[in-house]
Order: sequence, then structure tokens, then C-alpha cells
Amino acid sequence: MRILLVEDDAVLGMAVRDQIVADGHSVDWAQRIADAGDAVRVAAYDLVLLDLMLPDGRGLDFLKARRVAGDVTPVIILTARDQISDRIAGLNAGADDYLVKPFDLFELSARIRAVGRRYGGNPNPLVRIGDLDIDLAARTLRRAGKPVRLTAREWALFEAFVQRPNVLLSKAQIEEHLYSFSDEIESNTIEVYVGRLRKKLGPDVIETVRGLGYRLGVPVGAS
Amino acid sequence: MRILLVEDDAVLGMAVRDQIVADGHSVDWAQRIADAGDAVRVAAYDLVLLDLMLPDGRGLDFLKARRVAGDVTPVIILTARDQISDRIAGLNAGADDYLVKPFDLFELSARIRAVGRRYGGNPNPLVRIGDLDIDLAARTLRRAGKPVRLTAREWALFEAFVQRPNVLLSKAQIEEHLYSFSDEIESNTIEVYVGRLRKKLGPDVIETVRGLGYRLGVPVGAS
DNA sequence: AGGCACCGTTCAGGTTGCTGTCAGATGGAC
DNA sequence: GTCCATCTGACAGCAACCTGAACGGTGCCT
Repeated sequence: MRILLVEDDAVLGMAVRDQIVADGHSVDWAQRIADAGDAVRVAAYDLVLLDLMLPDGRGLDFLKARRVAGDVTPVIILTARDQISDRIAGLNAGADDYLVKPFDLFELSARIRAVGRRYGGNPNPLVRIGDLDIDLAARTLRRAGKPVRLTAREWALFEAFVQRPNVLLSKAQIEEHLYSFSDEIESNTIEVYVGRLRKKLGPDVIETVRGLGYRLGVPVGAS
Repeated sequence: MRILLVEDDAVLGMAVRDQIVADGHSVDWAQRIADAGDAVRVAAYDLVLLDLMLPDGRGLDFLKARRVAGDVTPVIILTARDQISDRIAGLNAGADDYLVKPFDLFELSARIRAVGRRYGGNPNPLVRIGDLDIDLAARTLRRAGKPVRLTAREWALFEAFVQRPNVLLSKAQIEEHLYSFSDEIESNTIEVYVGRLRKKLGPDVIETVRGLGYRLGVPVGAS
């Protein structure tokens, strides 16, 4: 894979660059948004690793601009833990995953592999589940041919299920996936959102395993 | 599975304990090595999650002592990121795997599942018994092609049998695997649950050996 | 600036089903 | 036949979950 690293911290940048190379990928390293913008105009990347705090602007604005421009390259954002809601904001802006600084290089490699698996071997990340047609890259969804709109939070939850088909997800795991440490929820928010997905996608899409959590269900009659 | 968690950090301990329970296992939580030592003398665990830095000593020394004493219970060590040497030392001391703090709950669940399968004698999560198709990773079960739903407790019991095929399990052993110290049962609960499994899976799936216990049976006519 | 639509979250009350106990029935061993 | 290990149906308690509604914040439009 060809990876664009956008990170102004020289020490971290070198470590990440070296790990990417050690993993057998190629990497271009931009320390400013302007350089990143130049890079994506002249090269096709398989993945962008994007810091959120850069000397010439916010990584999120860069990402949003790329998405508006139709660029669907997978993006992993690099975010500090104490930046409230940056992770969700990043995901809302179109990021595919995130790494929380400080992260270790094993985790970096694992995330690159995971994102690569998701998109690298499958240039057209379309998923079909029952009567749902899902485009994970474009974040679009159709049910029986009709477009369904999910809010950012609904999409994040839905994606958690689709990324782990057949796996039972506890509510704590779902919460961990959807919220940062500083964003803890106090109520039955997960249940409410599961209910919302059911309302939009059908009552059997998500199966409750009482006392344990939820799992993507297969609607009756599906192959 | 019955799991012993040895962790002094209360916040992490609670999160891990709750996830273990959400995964359908039973758990005893010790915050000191001395308590862990007491626990392993009284109960048989399927897995130990072992922090390395404890208020009354090093987890590694506890592990070494257990191994010298002949205890082969699988152990996952919990180690901080900046103690890479501890990971290697842990593996050398006889640990089976490790988790690097901070770790997410998905990874915890996956590790527990992987270690549990490996030492259940069969690393393959897909098991076929008679007309039952079992996916131990996804917690799904089909009987003659039809999905069967088991409650958390039913699954835990069923899993105990599947992980020890052909082994006669006494009721006390079953109870020990299914319930932690704080969850002791008073009645004929094991019998009731065996009956529930039989109702869902067929009368011959579990064989009674009167006065001794139960064993996974092979349904008549199975290959 | 004000109004409105939308979104995320909480709240509160209703619904559901899981769990374990109990008591009587059944069946095996002697 | 007796004894007792095991099975089975029923049930109560409780907490996990669902659902409708309200509230506050945000962004957009006039």
C-alpha cells in the first residue's frame, strides 16, 4: 500500500514512517496540510494517516475538504486522548478509524492492516446484508432499494456491527467504540440508538442477546 | 469459563470484570497476590488474567510459583506499554499471552476467546457434533440447519461440555466452572439447566452418568 | 437576531425474559 | 419395596431492555 502520513511532530513522524516501511508499505510524509494537499493531487494513496493538529490548520478541515471533493481514500486520524470528541468528530468528518496518541507501533501496524483488509483487497467495499445494501466507503445505505439516511451516531453504531458481523458486541464494547473516555454516557443511550436503527432498518437487523449485548442479525428469509 | 482476574486498579478491574461477565463467563477478582493465591487453592480456573504490578508483589513471581507447583492454567498477563521487557519475561515465565494497557474491550474478549479455545483442546472455533453446528467464536449454534438461541447461562454450560468432549463432568465441577464465589447456587440448578439444554438440543446430547455427572453424548445415528 | 429543524442524550415507565428455586414425579440401584 | 439421584413443570423476582417524549445545543435560513 501507498500511505500518506500527515504529522508535524518529527520524532513521531520518523517512528511511524519507519514502521510503515518496515511493514512493507511505501510512505510519503507531509508535515503541513499544504504539503498533504499537494501530495494527494499528484499521487493516489491507499491510506492517509492524518494528525489533527497541524501548524497550518486542522486535519479535520483537510479531511472534510477531501471528502467534499469526492476523495474516498481511507483515513486513520491520529488524535490525543484529551481532545474531547475529536475522535467522533473525525469519524463524522469521514475518517475510517483512529489511533490515540501515544500509541505503540504494534497497534499502528494492526490498524493499517485492518483498514487495508477492509479496503485494500476490496476496492468496492459494498456489503449486502438481507435487504440492506451498504457502501462503507461512501457511507450510504439502501433498504430494499430505497435510500436510508442515518445520522452520524446511527452510522457509527451500524458500522460497528457491520465491521464485526456475527460477533456479539457488549454494550460496553459498543460504548467504547462510539465514545471517547471523556464522553461517557450515563443512561440507556445505546439501547435508544439500537432502537433507532431497528426503526429505520427493520426489527430483525439487530438481535438482542439479553444480558450480553447485541449482534447483527440475519432477517428471516435471508440467504 | 471461570476466570480469575488479578488486578489492583479498581477502574480497570471493574471494566474487565464487567466485560468478562458480558462475555458470558464467571469471574473472581483479586486485587492482591495473596488473595489470588487463596483463590487458586480453592477453585479451579479456566484462565487467569494477571496484572504484573500488584501492591503485595510482582505478578511474575506469582506466575512462576504457580508453574513450578505444576499449575498449567492458561495465563494472560496485563502489562503497561512501557514495560516491553515485562512482556517477554512474562511469556518466558509461562504466560500464554499478554494484553498491553490500555487495551480495548474487543481485544480483551478476543484474547480470552483465543486462549480458551487453544486450551480447550481444539483451536478451531467451528465444531460439529451430531446435527449441531457450533461457532464458539460467534456464539452461534444451529441444529439441523436451524438457529438455536441459548441464554447466557445455557451457553456457558454448553460451552463447558463442548470444550471437554467425552469428559465426564461432575455437578460440582460444572458448578465450579459456571459460578464465581459470589454466585453459589443452592438447589438443583445444574439439573434444571441440563434439562433446558436437552429441550433445545435434543434428549441425547448430554448423557447422564448416574451418581457421577454428565458427559456430552453422541446422538444416535451420528457419524 | 430569531425561528426552526435536526440531532444527541436523558428520563421514566412499561415490557420482557432470564435465572434460580421449589415441589412433586420419575426412574435406577439395591 | 425403599431410597435417593435426577427430571420436569411452574412460578416469582428482578433487572435488562424497549419506547415515547422532553430537553438543550447546533447550524442554517431569513
